[in-house]
Amino acid sequence: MDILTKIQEEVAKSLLVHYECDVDSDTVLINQTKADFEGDYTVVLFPYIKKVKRSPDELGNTIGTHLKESVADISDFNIVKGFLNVSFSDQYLVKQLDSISQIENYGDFPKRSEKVMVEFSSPNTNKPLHLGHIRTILLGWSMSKIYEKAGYDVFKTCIANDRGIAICKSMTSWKNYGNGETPESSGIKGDFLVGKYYVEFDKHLTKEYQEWQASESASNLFKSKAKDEQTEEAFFKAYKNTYFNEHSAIGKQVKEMLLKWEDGDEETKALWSQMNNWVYDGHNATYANLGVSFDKIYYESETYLKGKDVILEGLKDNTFYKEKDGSIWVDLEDVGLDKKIILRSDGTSVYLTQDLGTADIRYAEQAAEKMVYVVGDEQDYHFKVLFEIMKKLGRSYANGLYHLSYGMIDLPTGKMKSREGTVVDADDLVEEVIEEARKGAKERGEVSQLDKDAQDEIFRRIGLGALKFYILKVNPKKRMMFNPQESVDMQGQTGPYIQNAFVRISSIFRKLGDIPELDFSAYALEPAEKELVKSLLQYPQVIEQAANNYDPSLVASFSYVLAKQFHKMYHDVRILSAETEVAKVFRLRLCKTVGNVLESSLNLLGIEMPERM
RNA sequence: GGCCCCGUAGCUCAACUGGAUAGAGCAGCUGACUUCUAAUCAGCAGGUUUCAGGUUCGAGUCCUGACGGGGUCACCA
Repeated sequence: MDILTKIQEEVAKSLLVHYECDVDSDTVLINQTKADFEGDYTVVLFPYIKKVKRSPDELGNTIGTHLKESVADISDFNIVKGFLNVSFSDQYLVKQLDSISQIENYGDFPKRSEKVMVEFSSPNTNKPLHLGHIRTILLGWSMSKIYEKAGYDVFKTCIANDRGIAICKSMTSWKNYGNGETPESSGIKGDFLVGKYYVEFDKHLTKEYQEWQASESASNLFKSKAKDEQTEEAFFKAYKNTYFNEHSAIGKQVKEMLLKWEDGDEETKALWSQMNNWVYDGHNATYANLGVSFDKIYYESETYLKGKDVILEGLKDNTFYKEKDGSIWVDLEDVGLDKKIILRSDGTSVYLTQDLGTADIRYAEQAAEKMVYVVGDEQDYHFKVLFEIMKKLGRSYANGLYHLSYGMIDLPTGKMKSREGTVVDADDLVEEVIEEARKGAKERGEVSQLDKDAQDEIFRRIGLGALKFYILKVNPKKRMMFNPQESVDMQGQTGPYIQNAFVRISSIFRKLGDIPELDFSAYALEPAEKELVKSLLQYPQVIEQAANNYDPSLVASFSYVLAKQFHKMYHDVRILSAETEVAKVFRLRLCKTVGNVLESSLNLLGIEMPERM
């Protein structure tokens, strides 16, 4: 049994024996002792003071004495204002280190039967991936790693939003102005090429729209439809969508393209598939650069029709209802939401329709009890609605659905807007952080003897380590500020700071080789060593918490604290030239374990360790 | 306007889910490399946790209200 549970039980027992006060041992609150106080763990006594009508000191003494007698590994206790601090003996901590240092993959949980599906990235197929995608990709990847470590069977997935009006804009634009340009002919990466024509489309549309605004019919429209005090500019800005749908010539081309696609027109399908493949090649290169992959990619074009079957099913049992115009709706007012359309009057799918169908397909294929959607918080309402519908339909997996909602990324210059050209491309960013790592390493000169490939691999790991840690250290739910300069920082609370701790450890073992055999069970710990051992013991808890709270930032904080404590110890004590042989052997074993746990915990964030830097 | 989220040091973030004197990093100022890698360590300075009430032995954390920021309210995805 783990020692904290043991303490809880003994506290409860002590209260019962000495004061006839019956307390559930699970409710006994134990925290880590604050750094300024003596002790390792703290029992909070306040809840019992009133019940037993004793002073905090008397109560603390009784329980403390009981703990010291009944738990062999507790060496001492003290009481400060209602807090009972207990200390572990050195022998206990040394023994614990000895045992975890011998576990092959320390932190691994026993295999569970449950399967978890994690969906992330899920881009549109009409442009390159950008900084916003990087957050979902890193979060999704990290959650997958954390679940695996926690013993779950994990299935990583992505849904490619490969159909609809957006890709048709790129297609129309390419057909009109592209002159047959391809990634091969132009040397432009596929996703950027398709993105280029998407932007090109918007330029032409804007130009056409501006010319139209000068026409008589447009000014008549403004006079008759504009609200009081609305400026011409504001009015036409709001009207752009309607213009696209009702007046635009190239808008008409796009809509015809979409209809042809839906009719299965061969030429259109061929173009569609060609341009999508360009994008997939581009996206796959970006995923590979980031070191992530998926078990299966679902394509919206293949699943969107399936949603209609679900609609029919719900219509039959009156979960949904039909309006006079033929559109189909769901009423969620009983759970505090609104009425929501789920199938258009012309019988075609909306966004929700697809997600209903996709969820069913995926459950039928994978039977995952948990399904985590890593999607931005602007879609909070959408997912509330989706999950409620699944419950109403009586889906067995409905309660396992979870929206891991993450906040938007802001830049120091404001919000990212593709139209205003303030988007940060994922590829550019990755290249930049690696370049920054290269510069830093060149100055230090530690890796200059290595061959070029080995050096490049180190720069890649350091650069990506900086970027990934910078993003994952923030609680996912929070909106975050992305400062390009800070994202490539390599000092302080950063990925490279943690990698550096690992590199120092690797360096020791390059010089030494294997750890000599020696019994260190009676070793007396230095303060810095004690802190490290206590942190190491927490690792499994951190994994469990990160999994339960959907929060990789907990792992990031843990890694940082562990690295910080290691750097402190490295500074305070000598390792290879320790005072005694016992101290040396103990410290080596400690370093080895710290190195393993640092590597393992950064792996949960998708960060790799360099051997040198 | 309705609903949802957020507000902590100059800046970027923590705070074990209601516990002790709110902690880190960056930026600023000091100091430490002939030593296992200084991408490091030690120190100084920086706070009325947006504001006003309330609940509690105890509130950054829970409740009410105000102020400020963001999101969302499409037969777009």
